[in-house]
Parts: sequence; structure tokens; C-alpha cells
Amino acid sequence: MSPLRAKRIHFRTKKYRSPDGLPTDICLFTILSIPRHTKTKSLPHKQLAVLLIKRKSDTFGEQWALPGGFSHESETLDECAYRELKEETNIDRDVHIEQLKTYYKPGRDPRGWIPSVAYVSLVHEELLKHTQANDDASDAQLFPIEEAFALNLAFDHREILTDALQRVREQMLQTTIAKAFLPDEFTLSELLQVIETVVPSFSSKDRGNFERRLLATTRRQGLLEPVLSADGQPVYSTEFSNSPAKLYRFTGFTPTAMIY
Amino acid sequence: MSPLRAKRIHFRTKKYRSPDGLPTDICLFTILSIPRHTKTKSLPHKQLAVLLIKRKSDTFGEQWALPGGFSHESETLDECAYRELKEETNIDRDVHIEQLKTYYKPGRDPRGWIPSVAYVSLVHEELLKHTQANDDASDAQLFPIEEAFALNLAFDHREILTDALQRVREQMLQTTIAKAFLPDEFTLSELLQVIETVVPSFSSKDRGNFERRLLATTRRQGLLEPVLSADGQPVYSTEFSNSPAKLYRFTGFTPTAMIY
DNA sequence: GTAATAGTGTCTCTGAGACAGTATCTC
DNA sequence: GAGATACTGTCTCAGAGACACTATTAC
Repeated sequence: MSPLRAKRIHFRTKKYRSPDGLPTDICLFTILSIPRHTKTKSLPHKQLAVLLIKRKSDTFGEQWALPGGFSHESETLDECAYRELKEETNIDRDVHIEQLKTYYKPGRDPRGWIPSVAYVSLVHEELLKHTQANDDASDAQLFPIEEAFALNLAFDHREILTDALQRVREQMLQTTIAKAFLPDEFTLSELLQVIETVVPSFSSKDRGNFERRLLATTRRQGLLEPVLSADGQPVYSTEFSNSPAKLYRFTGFTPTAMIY
Repeated sequence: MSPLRAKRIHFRTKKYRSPDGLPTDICLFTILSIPRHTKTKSLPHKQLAVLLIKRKSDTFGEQWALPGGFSHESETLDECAYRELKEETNIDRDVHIEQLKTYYKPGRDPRGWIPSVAYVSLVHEELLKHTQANDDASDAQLFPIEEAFALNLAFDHREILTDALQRVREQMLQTTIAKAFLPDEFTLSELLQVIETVVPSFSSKDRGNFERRLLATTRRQGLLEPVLSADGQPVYSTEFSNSPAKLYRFTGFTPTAMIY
């Protein structure tokens, strides 16, 4: 028996009752595209959605809950969250996942002293195309956020979801996380749509001015760069419009937002 | 024995090894005032500092560490953090305290599986005047942040401190947490000093333009309001200057900072 | 008058937003 | 030409920042 192990056991038997487990729970957000049946090519409607799983008959009966599971001593919390995310979605690529907050109050889990480390993950819908979440018979399902809030969620998951949504809205305006919902190369209309979908109050009402703000102001110089082909010409997309739209990508530079 | 208790015990013996404790650790920041010996009244120099405690001879020897302690099943994490904060500082008033993040990786604490829920607290130095931290013989001491980073901190507390500082810097520019370091009523120079102390890169170089930005722009209308006396006249302070300076307070309104 | 902070005036250039107009392409 | 998106032009007013200037008070 190693000295380290001896020390641990000494510690455990000494003094404290300790938690009955430390699970991570994940608020996985995605943006669903709903095609509009228009006479010419058009941008789809977009809807912010969250992944929920139906709990097997346990203490919380058949309620919907955030996906998650217990962490192990041998892994970090990030690893646990990512492992759970992969188990639920079969995603194998790296996705945006970030710790939100740890929740505990007496009684939050009727099984005992079980805090929960909540994570927020943002995933492009494309990566969810072939996961259980799209199988109606599955216990996992994507819900538009208003519908999710209408459900009677297990544990304190409504509170977690509320906090997660607030965090994502703040970050959508102050960082470049919009990129989690976009392909590497995107048009300005797509970017604007993502922002408006996550933060309904943003609504710029004017694609033209949005474009100028992003491209013509020195404060934001370098936030976006046009995608160029081998011969230095801008690359256009006609995916959502007959009129070709310039493609952009994020550069990595993020201007600092401040109130003063 | 209640059904709940029975269920818990069933759960505990079933399957999982669980953490050996869930402590909270606190990054308590304050701003120290260092008087300048000038010929007339002047603003003191300000320095951002963090509270550290010297660990008794345990696994980490005599290293400095963030204050903290184990949470109990009967309390929330916020309550635990606040309790620990009070124990270390004897503060009895409400102060700004906010959860930062939960840290765990295998081996972070040689005593076993012990994650740590980190908190950030911002406290006006006035409230620390009569605490252990000002007693040199005490095990608790305030360190200017550069000095704190020069120390070899226990556990992963350097990483926590780094994250905490980054969070405070972001929030200083995007929220009104500056109020945690200010009295209810303050002058614009005091506010500017607080911002510059926490975010050295802010340096506005021009008190005059700072004043106009805060008072004359519609976007920020209502961020600050002048303090008025009973007869509706503005109230002035001569605490830091022979020339009386108007006093302001935060209103509660916070403009939203955004990058788009 | 001097030392320190408090505050104003003015000028220039950037930027935000309203609104209208033109362009592009498919059917 | 209709339908949809993709821009560009123009005008006005707000705001950022540089810089210089005046004001206030104790000593």
C-alpha cells in the first residue's frame, strides 16, 4: 500500500462525511434549421434547441432531464463531461464545451449528497444528424428552448438551463462563440441569423448596417476576414441565395466589449 | 428510517466510489490604498491584492494557499464559501461573492479525490481593516497580485488565481462590479482608478473624456446618477482633492457590452 | 503662486442607424 | 418579371479622443 493511499484512508476515516458522487450535467445547445418553402432559394428558419433525456423509472419517474453522469476519480471534470456528451450523441469530433457552474443545495437530489457540475456545450446541428437524439424512439431528444422550459424538468435542471441560456446569450454578444454554430466559412446573413436566434433582442433589422459595422469599423478590424481562393479572389456561396454571397471566417481576434 | 434515507444508502453501497470531500476555495480580492506624500491632497495609489493563508504543516508544508474549507451536506456551496470567508476575515456584512469554477484533476490534492469549488470575492479594503489579514503574525495575509504570482502556491491555486483574475478583469469592463471596490457614493476619479487598477490596459489617459463618456452618451444614460442633497443640489466631496468633486452612485442599470 | 484634482470647450474623424436604391441570379 | 438575398449610397447625428484651457481650494 502506497503512502499516498495510506494518507487518503486516514483522511477519509478521520472526520468528514463526503459527497455521494460528483456528476456532470450538460446543457447541449444546437440550432435547428427549418426550411421555408419559398419560390426561390432562401435562408431557413432557425431555432435554438437543447438536448434532454428521458429518465428511466427512478426517483424522478419519467421526467426529462439534462444528460449527464457521474465523474470518476481518474478523470478531470472536463473529460467526464466530454465522455458523457459522446455517449449521448456519438459525436467524436471536438466540440465547444465549457464548465458553467456547480450546483448544490440540500435535497437537490433525493438520493443523497450529490452536487452537479453543469456544462454548456454548443454543437452545430450537422454533427447531431446521426445521433440518438434524432431517433424518436430514443430516450434523447432535442427540444426548442421554449418547449424545454414548458416541461417539468428533473432535479434543479430548470434552474441550470436558465443559467446556461443566460450565459450563452451573454457570450454570443461578447465573444465569438457564434462560430460553434457556424461552418468554418459562412456568409454574413448566416452569422446574423445565429446571433438573432440566440439573442432575440438583438434583431438588427438591417443587414446592410450589420455588414458595415463588421467590416468597415477599425475597432472590429480583423474580427472577420473574407475567404480567398488560390488566386486571391473572394469566394462566394449560393447555398442560400441566388445572389452569390461572400464567404467569411473568424480570424481569432476578438475585440473587447466594455461598458465604460 | 425514512424511505429517502434507505434509498440513499442503497445508492451509496451500490456502485460508486465517491469524492473524499468538496471544499470551496476563495479568491478574495481587495484594493489597497497607499497614500502618496504630496504637498496637497491627492488620490492614493491603488494596488490589487489577494488574500492568502499560510498552510500549517500538512502535505503542502508551509506553502501559501487560497483560504477555503470543506462544505457540508446541509449547506449550499455559496453558504460554505461565505462561511469560510467570514471565518478568515471576520466580515459580517454581505460582500460580493460569486462562484468561479470547479477544479479537479487526478492528483490535484494528494489527500485523495478532492475537487475544489472556487469562488471569487471582491471586498472593499475598509471591511478588512480589522481582520486577521492585517495582523502580520496571523496566518492570513494580503498580497499584491504580482507578489502572489511570484509565490509557489499550494495545490493548483496558481491556476485558480489566474482564472479568477481573468474573470474579474472581464467583469470589471462588462459589468458594474467596480461597485464592490467603491463606497456607495464616489467620485469619477475614484471609479476610474478602480478600473485602471484592476485592468491596467484600460488607462484612459484623460479624465475629461472618461467623464463625458459616462455622463453625456445616451447608450450609458442611467449608468451613474449624481448624488443629490435634500434640496436637489449635487453633493461634493473634498476627500481627495481641494477642488470639490461631484459624487455619483450606480443606478442599477447596466448597458450591454457587445462586439458586433 | 503652487500643487493637486475637477471640469469645459473645441475640433476632427469615426461610427451608428435610417432609408432607399441597385445588383444578382433562377425560375 | 417575380422572388429572394446581397450588397452600396447617402445623410444625419452621436460619440471617441486629442488637446488645451479654466476652476477650485489649502497652503
